[in-house]
Amino acid sequence: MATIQDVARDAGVSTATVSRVLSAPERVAEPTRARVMAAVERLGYAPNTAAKSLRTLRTGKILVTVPDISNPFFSQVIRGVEEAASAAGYSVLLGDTRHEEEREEQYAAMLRRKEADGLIFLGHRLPDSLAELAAALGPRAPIVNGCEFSPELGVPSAHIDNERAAAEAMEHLYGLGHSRIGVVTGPLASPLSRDRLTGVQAAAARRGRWALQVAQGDFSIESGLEQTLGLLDADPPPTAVFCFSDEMAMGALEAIRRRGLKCPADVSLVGFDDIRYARHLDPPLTTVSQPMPAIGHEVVRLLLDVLAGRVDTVRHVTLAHRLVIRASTAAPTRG
Amino acid sequence: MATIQDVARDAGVSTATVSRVLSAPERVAEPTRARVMAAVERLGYAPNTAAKSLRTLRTGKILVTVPDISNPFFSQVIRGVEEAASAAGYSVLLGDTRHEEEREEQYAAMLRRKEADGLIFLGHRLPDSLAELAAALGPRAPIVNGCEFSPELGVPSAHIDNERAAAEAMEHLYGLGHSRIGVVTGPLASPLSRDRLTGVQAAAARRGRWALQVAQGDFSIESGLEQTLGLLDADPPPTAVFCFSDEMAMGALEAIRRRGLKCPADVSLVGFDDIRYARHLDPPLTTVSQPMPAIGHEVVRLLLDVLAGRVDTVRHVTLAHRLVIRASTAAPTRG
DNA sequence: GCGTCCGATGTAATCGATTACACGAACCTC
DNA sequence: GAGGTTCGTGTAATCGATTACATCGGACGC
Repeated sequence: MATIQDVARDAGVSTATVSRVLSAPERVAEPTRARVMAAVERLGYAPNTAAKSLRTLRTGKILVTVPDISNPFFSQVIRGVEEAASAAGYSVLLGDTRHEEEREEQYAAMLRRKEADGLIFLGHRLPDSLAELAAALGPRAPIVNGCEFSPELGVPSAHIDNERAAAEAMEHLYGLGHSRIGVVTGPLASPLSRDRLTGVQAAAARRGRWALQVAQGDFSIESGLEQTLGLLDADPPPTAVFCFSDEMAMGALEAIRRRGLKCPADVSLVGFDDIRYARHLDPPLTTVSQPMPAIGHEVVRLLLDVLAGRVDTVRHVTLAHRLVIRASTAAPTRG
Repeated sequence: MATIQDVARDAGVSTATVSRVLSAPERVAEPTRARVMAAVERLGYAPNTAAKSLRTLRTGKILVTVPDISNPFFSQVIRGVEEAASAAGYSVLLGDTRHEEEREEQYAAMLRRKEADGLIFLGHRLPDSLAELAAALGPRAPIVNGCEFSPELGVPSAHIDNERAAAEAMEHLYGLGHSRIGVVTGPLASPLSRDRLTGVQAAAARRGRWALQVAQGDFSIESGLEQTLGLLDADPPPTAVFCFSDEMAMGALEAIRRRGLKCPADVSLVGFDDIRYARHLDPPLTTVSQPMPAIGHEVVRLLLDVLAGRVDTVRHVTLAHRLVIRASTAAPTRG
């Protein structure tokens, strides 16, 4: 690999000039610049990142942590992150925390060690050591949250209005004439689940003549299956089920089939996220569509603003969701 | 952030000693070592990565490129990669190439610039510049391929035996009594698709009394839908369809429903990959199960062996696949 | 008691860039 | 034409680690 010294020698200038040609070309006279560029081309020179970042304290890397990269919801957000980051000249360091606090701390340490310029975390938990950092630096902490809204963390975030989205899903069901509605939430440790539950309860308070049946899942297909089986075994059973993720809704579909019921004839079903499979299920799933790529883009933008010092407050960006009505919801059959 | 100088001062030793305590503790006398460690703790010292990698020419990073991170097959492989890499003390730089050659080259440049110690690429295309590198360095090029087997690339790889796996899927269908079988391949530019097709044709040659109907898809749900519609419209239509990915099989399921047919009563269906949804479809999908996490682990191991100089040949590792028979396949109904 | 060797530690060069500061030339201005 | 700018470029310090080589003191052999 050619170094800046090689280029300088080849072009007959000092290393300072080479450096300037590359980072502040307007400060170099045209003929010199041309000579340097020619040398750069000839030698195939590219600046050594380690040296650069040692000197400048910038790495050009963004660390992104996610509880489970194989979850299609997260992997679509990540895709948006990668896209926006690479467009801005940053590269993405991926951390899969597997929902384990220990691994979250490991990645937090990478940020503290300055192995990345900033951290984007998808999920609800901010490691203690970073919470301190965020408290100390305020709006200038290079930490951004995606998908959740937890103002008490004190870090910027991009997410949808989970409360309203959940309320809309419920309104849709009430509007169709459902009154006995079962809900499968995510873990209530996550604000996102709590927000959605708040929205559900608000809608129920306005419209529901019947108590809600609420079960807690963990966003997995299996938990959707299990919790929905429980809901369907109630007497009387719900005529509609609202799951806080599409994966759980897939499990719910299976539960409905197992009980010998039909969706939507016997039980209507609403999911959340609109992952790529939602529209291809049988029946196609009514669900709350989240703009995953846009969330990814937005968290990157928030982070870049912090890194560029363009901020003085902690910003929370709410992106638009959309209730997508497909064939899994219908009016309840009177019986 | 504390530097090695701070630690040295605090412990009353030279920086050389601090460095040795951290990387070759046996060369330092016990009392000194203890004093240094105490200082390290007290100051919360962690070596600066940039400085370290500038000096040692190692980054501790593995670059992983993937055509589409939001594809659950790849995201599960990535998960395995991340797991194995972080267990070995490496971190993962993620590159989503979106099937675009230009982006592949961009990431290739990162490797050439030594921003990562090695590259793992999932997919079939090795950028030209890296092909040169691989040719020049032979088995010591820090480049590994996952999922595909292309000996002509000259880089190590981990994958299943696609040809045999596909043949087994066909044997399963022939064994059930099917003779008119439709196949939806992936893009034939990828060796993986060609290998599977070879297996399919070999099985057909042994067992098929009827010509195969082969359609080419692109692994997407939509292409599975479209190509299967085409196959079903043939006269006579196939009684079974084999798709080279589970996502295409999801599309195929939809095609079968659209034509008013039942799976498996009218048409049996076999997929490939065994992504997390395969078992939860209606009907649960018979498919060739690939060990995605194991592929991820294995490519990392191959790369680490190269990085450690523990190799003198280009190794190709074949991992075990498994035909998982579920309810989407059954004997054809005579008539 | 002297020379040798070894283990523990320190000194300082080095990796490859960036950038504050210095310098000289050319060009104005009055 | 003396003094002041501006412009283009070079000199050299610096970032924070690693490591070859030097040094020193003590143990050991004869």
